[in-house]
Amino acid sequence: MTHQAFDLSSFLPYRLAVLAERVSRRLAAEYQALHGLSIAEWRVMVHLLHSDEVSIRDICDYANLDKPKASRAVKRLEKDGLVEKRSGAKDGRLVAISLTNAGRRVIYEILPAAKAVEANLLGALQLEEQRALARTMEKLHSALDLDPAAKPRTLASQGPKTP
Amino acid sequence: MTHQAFDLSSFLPYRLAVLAERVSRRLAAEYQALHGLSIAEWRVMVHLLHSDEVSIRDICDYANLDKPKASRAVKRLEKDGLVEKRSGAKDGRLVAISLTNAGRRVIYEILPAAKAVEANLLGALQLEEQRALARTMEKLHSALDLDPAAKPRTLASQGPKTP
DNA sequence: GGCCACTCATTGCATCTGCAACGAATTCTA
DNA sequence: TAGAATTCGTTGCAGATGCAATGAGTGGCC
Repeated sequence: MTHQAFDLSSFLPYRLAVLAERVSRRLAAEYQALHGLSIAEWRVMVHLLHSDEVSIRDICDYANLDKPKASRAVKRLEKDGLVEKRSGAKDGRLVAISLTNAGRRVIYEILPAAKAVEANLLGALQLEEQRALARTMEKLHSALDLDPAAKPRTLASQGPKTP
Repeated sequence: MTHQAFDLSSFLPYRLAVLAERVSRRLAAEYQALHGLSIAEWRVMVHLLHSDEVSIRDICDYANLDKPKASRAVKRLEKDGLVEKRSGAKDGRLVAISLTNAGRRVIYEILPAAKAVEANLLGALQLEEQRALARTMEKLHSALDLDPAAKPRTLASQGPKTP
């Protein structure tokens, strides 16, 4: 009997962190095996997949990366020939990043494996549970939005279906 | 219209990672403000709170830390006088780690703030939602348990109420 | 008892991370 | 149109991280 009860294993922030880390590592095994990509690099590639001509800032907003991480991920991807980086056409500060053909090939190669990992997770849930989970995560985000001590949400933290 | 649709913002592993990171940072603000603790140090302290005379291995199992992280966290806590580290009594390989009075004071000081962060999150959910979230997270863990490519679960990844 | 296999904890090392500072480019303002 | 303020991307640097190797200690096996 302890003076003040507190069990890490039932503490929500801890449980979230542990689950997310386990899932992330499982997923990372896929794209590391395929092309030695890091999490940041994977996110950059995915973002490029559906919006061409992207700036570092866009990547930060969309893929929940800080500026140095995004910058370094892009640098490495460029070195490996998976993305192309030109100087911004209109605004000289921005860089215009886009997938090369090789990059497109790589990301299309990884995508099915990534989807399979997600499908395996979702397969453990009923459809209604999947929706409930999405709603619940959104509510937790909303609670943080109201908390001035929490970091503001980036664009990509927002749910997919909120217009 | 993209050739292959894939939206990061609706990808479960990504959404989990983003939410967990945001929650973790919010929580970390508390124990960093209070005593400059890192996540690893905070977890070690919490574990010590309810089980005295603990080895590094115990900490790894319970707090989901790898060995070097646990070892370094303990070293730092010892330097700051928050924990005590004696050589194992019975088994010479083990170390016996326990809270000092100063450590107990610090952790008791942080605990209410940590609970408040969790309460603020849980406050956004109905009670049934809270239970559903716990069940859902457990199911996702179970799915990973069956996946040979996933890292096995540590003790502390297990839910609190499974005997 | 003596050897081997194993566990425990720490340490080295290369890499990654986060933050803040910086230079370049642009926009605002008077 | 200057000059200040802001934004964008990169880089430096101190500290954290993950992995593998090491050394100390224990237990099994004959």
